[in-house]
Amino acid sequence: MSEIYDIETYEPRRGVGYLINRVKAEMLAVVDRELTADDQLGPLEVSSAQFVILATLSSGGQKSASDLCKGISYDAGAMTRMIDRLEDKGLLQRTRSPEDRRLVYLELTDAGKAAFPRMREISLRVLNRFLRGFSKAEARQLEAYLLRMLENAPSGA
Amino acid sequence: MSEIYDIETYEPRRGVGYLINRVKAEMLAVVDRELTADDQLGPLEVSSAQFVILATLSSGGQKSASDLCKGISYDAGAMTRMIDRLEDKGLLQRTRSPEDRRLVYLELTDAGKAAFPRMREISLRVLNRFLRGFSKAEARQLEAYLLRMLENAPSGA
DNA sequence: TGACAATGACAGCCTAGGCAACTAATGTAC
DNA sequence: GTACATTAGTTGCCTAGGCTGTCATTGTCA
Repeated sequence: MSEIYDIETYEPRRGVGYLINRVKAEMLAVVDRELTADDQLGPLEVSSAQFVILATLSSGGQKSASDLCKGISYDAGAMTRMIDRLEDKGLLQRTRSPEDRRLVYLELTDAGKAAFPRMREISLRVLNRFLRGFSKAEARQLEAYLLRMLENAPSGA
Repeated sequence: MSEIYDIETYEPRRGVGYLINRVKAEMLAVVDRELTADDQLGPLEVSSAQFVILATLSSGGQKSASDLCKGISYDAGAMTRMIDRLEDKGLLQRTRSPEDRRLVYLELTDAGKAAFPRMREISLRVLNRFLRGFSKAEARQLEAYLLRMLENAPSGA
């Protein structure tokens, strides 16, 4: 069975890799703009990267920092600094586990819980805007394609 | 016409935005690993981000730094520093235009031209690996979906 | 129990991108 | 021709992620 791209005709600038790169960059840029322009969230100066962490944290129960890292293939050093920033903004709280003192449990503060729905709404709106013209079936198919690519990654999923 | 994601059921962690993020990160990580592990390219310490610039530069007659930035929605400041790194590695060359002395023309050096085919080969191989199990028709459809999303971006394409 | 491995969080150094301020060169309007 | 605007490139400051090494804590095994 022949490969998708072959060495004679492959143009990096037109391939799936390049396109995914571009779409990701454009989408995050729009989310960042909307977050800073929002009346409620603007003063918090929350970025799209920070929203990803809060979203992962808010879905699912009590989580340690390392659980969060494993779940999204995130670097532990980057996570430490990200938590610092979110803690400074008062959106998130660290708690040392008494059972295993190596673990740091993470929890949204009341301010974090209050701000999250609005962030979720903004990310939803931007996503829908990028999917303008898509039927629901097409969107589901796109999700399925991306999932299959993720499963082809060395880390599995 | 109803939207793709609706406010009641939307879960950021499962949407297209999150998936694109993940796929992009996993793909670039693999390309980076392959680039550093390669016998020919390893010593150059070329990153996937640097490859993107070289690929854009080597395809088509676009030459100046700002042309490059516009073509891929790239920040001008980031571009300056990227060119610095690529020039340090001897893969790329700056030339001031004599007609318009504001412009900086970019060109691959002989070393850059020599290294590029191997980079292209590696990025092709990684891309094919992530598309394992895809038919060619599915891959073309995925490309089409991503292009449509790009066209929905505020910057147009 | 004591040596050693494994784990979780963290700090330092690197590449990297976005934004704002600045400089030099060019274009435009009066 | 001078004043102003625009454009290209650069620089500084910020967030951000990857990698390596370090430290404290926990688990394992002889």
